[in-house]
Amino acid sequence: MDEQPRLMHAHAAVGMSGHPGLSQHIQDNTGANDGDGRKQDIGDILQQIMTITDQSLDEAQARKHALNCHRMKPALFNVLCEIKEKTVLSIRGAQEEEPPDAQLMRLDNMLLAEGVSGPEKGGGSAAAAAAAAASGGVGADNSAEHSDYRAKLSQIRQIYHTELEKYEQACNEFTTHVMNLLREQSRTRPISPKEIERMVGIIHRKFSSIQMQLKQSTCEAVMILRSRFLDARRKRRNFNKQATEILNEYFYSHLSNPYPSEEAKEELAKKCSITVSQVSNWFGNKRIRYKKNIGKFQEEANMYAARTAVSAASVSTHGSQANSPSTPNSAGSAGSFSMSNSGDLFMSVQSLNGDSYQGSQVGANVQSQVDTLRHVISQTGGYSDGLAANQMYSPQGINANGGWQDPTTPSSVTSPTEGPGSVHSDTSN
DNA sequence: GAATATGATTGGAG
DNA sequence: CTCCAATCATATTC
Repeated sequence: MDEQPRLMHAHAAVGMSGHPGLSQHIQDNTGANDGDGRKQDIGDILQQIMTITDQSLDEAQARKHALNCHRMKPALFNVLCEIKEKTVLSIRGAQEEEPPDAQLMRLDNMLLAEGVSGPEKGGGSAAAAAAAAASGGVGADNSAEHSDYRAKLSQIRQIYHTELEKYEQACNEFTTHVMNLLREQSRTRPISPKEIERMVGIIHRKFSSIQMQLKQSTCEAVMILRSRFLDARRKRRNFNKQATEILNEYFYSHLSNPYPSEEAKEELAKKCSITVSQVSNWFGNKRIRYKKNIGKFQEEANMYAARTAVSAASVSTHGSQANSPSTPNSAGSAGSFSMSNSGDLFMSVQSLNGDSYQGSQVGANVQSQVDTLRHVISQTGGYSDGLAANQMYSPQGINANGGWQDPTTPSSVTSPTEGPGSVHSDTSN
């Protein structure tokens, strides 16, 4: 901003010392004929104009006034007008265009969406609520954090608005200042309203580019806030025990094909009060981690399988032994795979029939139900001993490639599979 | 505080 | 789109 005066100073200096010959020449022609006198006049005027910036304000004002009253002024003014006529065309050609900035629009939209630039009430909290919903949190425990988030957001909002106001005010002030200046200058040089308009436009553009920076940094702040408060990854919470159990139950009871259908996922999501995508995530993680280290999950597998088997057993003993719908796949596939693999398997067998389940809640139950279990298994898979019975909880579903056996292959059981879904879920509902 | 568990994300394949 | 695999970031356990 202080560039201009400096530039003018430089210019004046050039006028003075850069071309001493010229002023010299002008000055040398003093007191000749009339034409020479006029020349000297003009030289004087020009000199005064050039040195005007070197003078003090009062001095300059006085000089300016003197110049304004000078008899040559109208003539010079006319010359300036003529020059202006010619240059104004090129100026007009220079501007034009300037489409609405896409970047600015994006920022505006985002700020509006985040409730920063929208209406005061509702905007922020609505956005926060939307964000909360999007984050897929359970909701109950993080309301406090949401209020924290809202507080921070409104803080950002407040800063944004005060800054924006400041900028607007500064813009207006500067605009009126420039307009006054131009008006003032219009006495000595021709200034068209269009020019003023253009100048105002330039100022506004400058200020809006500053505003854009403000908007950008506000957006950044909001993003950081969001990621800190709402990024689910950052505030990972373990699912509650019940949810994990439900998911595990489903997983191990569909071990041969642990791919819940969309409906099954929804069902599970509802039961666990998590989102469907969380269910998907869980199954994705579970499959991969189970496959990676089957041994590690063996005990867990046994536990859940036993549990489902027990419930199946109780169902079957209660009459409708319509072949234990809760473990369709595992039971089915158990029949189709020979006991080929893994010592883990035998270990687990041991533990099932031994007393290593004492600690588990279902341990006693399992022990007491072993016979029923055998019975059920023998009905569904045709096994006659406990060892074989346990096989159903082994990882037979995984094929040599590490992928899960296709449930539709003939080796898998056919009937109860019907979509690894909802049968199990249905039973408990 | 390191080790481990776990939910979420990312990037590639199909 | 789903799934897998690797990875991240946090939670939990020891």
